[in-house]
Amino acid sequence: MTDSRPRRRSERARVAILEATNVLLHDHGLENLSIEEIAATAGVGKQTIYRWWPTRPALVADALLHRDDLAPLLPKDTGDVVKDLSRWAGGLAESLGSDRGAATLRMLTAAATEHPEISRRLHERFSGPLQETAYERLSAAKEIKATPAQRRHAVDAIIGGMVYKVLSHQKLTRAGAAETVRIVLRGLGASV
Amino acid sequence: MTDSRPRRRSERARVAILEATNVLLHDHGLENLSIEEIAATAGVGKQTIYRWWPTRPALVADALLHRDDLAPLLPKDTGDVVKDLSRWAGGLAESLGSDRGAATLRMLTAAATEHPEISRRLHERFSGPLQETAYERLSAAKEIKATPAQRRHAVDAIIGGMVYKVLSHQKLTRAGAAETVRIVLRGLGASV
Amino acid sequence: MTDSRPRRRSERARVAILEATNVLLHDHGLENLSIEEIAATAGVGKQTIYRWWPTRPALVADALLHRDDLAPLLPKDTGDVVKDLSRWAGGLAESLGSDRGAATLRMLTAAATEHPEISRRLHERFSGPLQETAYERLSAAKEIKATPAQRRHAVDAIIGGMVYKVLSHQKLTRAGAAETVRIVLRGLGASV
Amino acid sequence: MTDSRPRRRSERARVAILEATNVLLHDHGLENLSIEEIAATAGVGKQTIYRWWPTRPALVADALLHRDDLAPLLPKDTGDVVKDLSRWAGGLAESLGSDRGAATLRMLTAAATEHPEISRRLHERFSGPLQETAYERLSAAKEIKATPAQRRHAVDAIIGGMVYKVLSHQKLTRAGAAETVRIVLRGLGASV
DNA sequence: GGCTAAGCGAGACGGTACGTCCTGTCTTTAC
DNA sequence: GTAAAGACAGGACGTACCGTCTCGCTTAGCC
Repeated sequence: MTDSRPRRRSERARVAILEATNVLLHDHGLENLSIEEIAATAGVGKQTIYRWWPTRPALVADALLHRDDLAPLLPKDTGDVVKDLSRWAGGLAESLGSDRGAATLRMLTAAATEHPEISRRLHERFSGPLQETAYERLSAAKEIKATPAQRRHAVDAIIGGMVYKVLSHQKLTRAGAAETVRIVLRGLGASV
Repeated sequence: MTDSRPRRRSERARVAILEATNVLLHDHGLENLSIEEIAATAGVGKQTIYRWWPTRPALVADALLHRDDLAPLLPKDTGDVVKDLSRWAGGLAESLGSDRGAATLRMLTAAATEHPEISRRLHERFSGPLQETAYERLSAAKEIKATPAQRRHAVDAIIGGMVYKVLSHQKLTRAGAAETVRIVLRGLGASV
Repeated sequence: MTDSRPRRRSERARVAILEATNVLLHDHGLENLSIEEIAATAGVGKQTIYRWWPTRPALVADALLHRDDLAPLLPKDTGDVVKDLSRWAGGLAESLGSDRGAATLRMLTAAATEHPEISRRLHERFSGPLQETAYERLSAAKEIKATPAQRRHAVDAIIGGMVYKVLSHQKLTRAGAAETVRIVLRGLGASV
Repeated sequence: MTDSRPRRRSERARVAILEATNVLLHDHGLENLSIEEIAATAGVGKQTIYRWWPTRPALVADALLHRDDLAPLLPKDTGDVVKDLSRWAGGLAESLGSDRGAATLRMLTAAATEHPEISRRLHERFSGPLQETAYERLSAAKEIKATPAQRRHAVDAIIGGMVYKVLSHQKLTRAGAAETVRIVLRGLGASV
């Protein structure tokens, strides 16, 4: 796979900018993030940032995409769909329920709000795979009789339930997430 | 009932500010909202805004709270909990699924992200009553055997499922919302 | 002699305002003097200041006029005009040459610059009597043959020489002032 | 001769700012001069002003220094010191005695009052050369027997006498200035 | 191996908005 | 009926950043 980035672009500068952005996002939050401080922190001219990223949200999205601690969890397939998805949701809840995870989720949400294109790219990387893997595990469960649309709604209810708790500052626990999974799957006809 | 707002505050200015904020939120979006323009539009000095609202998100929150087109829907009680909540969710989906509703929801979410206190107030006015009324309708359903915690998770899955669809730019339809309600309620033991 | 000030005016407030103005003039200087701080320091409403003084320079002028440490020195008449005016100028130099005196002189000058009417009133109280008393002592000296205009120019050269030294941050000493007096009086025909 | 100003500074902006300042000084006076209006008039960002001038008086001083109609007069040396200095003082009186000259002198004085550093720079450019050239002409006069200190006092009396008349809103005429010069020089031993 | 053009750091520029301070007017309440 | 208190519309302050623009320097990529 070839790199489509223009030649002559300084890899050093690119990485420094993305890392500075992540550091400053964490330190000051999305609202107080300035291009000027990113440039200073990265030891880079402002123009170098403007040369490669059209808008601030685009840079934020790239920076978040550049993080390597946000690899999506994959549900196992042990044959027991309820157990598998409960564990998967539990792991996710633990991650999103932590202070750091919640802050990141809120930031992602706000960044997505700023620009539809950003929203699309973040979805492609984060919520998309999340939905997709859960949907696939669900589809692999023979005992569940449901239309694809119903399975989609079920996945969205599970993920949305967790996201909603984080965004509204409610507690999100491993047990709560597992319980939600049990309710939804039972609703799809699984025996719990 | 006495007014607990500080005495001598100009009601004229207060209302003009909130209305200008709503107009400009609609016209330019949250990102391009400036206090200066609000003041100019409202025919008010900037200081009058800063005197009464500590931060921009606080003003945005108040402005959104001041809107009278966001009255929460109340689920009826016809005896059939599935039908009642499906209708309720359908109405909600219609409201949140519209362009205007979706934009407002994203704005509310972003504003809530900026400051925890704002988040609390918006929750108190919007998501809180939403959750509460759904929870109460659910609790009134004798045929459902579930713990209070399970009912809470169910409500969050339903609302969260809708909110999540809006935030991730998926279609949110009346039918989809009703389907989610059916899945979740069946998961709580309702006969659907 | 009756007081021409309007009846019912609060003497307490009037004095508090003038004294607060002098204190703040001394502490922050003319440039950083604000009506608001004067009102707060004097324990007075702003309106009370605006009711009785039309402009800030007018208040400053009144405040300076209210000071009792600026009584003009009177030259004695011992029969020796050179000695008398030298001593008088020496005393004046000592007063204007001190840090406090120089600061006050600069403030008076700047205040006079702001408004012609203020200038007139300050002149009437400060530089006027200064010129007048010196002029009279000079006129009383029989040995000096000079036209009234020449005497005026002489007085202005003496006072102006001192003021100029202060305004241009040169040293102003008792001896220097006396020397200037000797030069000017000899120029008028006095034997020195 | 190299330019010691920082490199890359825009000469266009610098000149536009100084000229706008002079225009607005003339139109509104020192008291009503705002940085904001200077920036707007000069077609410049406010920051560009604040980048190069620390305070408003510093800018005013530079603007006044930038004027080319304030070149100091040089006294001629025809051999007759009284005539030379009388003419010189007469020219100065005409300049300072005009409405425009008096306004400028008052402005200079007020600006100098605001900040000692400003005072120093204005002195260096205006009163310094004035004093210096007069002092030199005086020193070149062989018929005058006087110490250097006496000559300094004499010069200050002449200049101070004129400045004082302007500041205290007295008439300053060509004839009056010449008369003052005659008095002072006779006081130094010149034959008049 | 030398030439040359792009990319780079630096940072000044014309601007916009910030949040603060103060102006001079006004209204309310207390004495 | 004057005073203290303080909210109000307005406007300037000095700061922080925006996104654009030059300036020299460095360096990669082609002759």
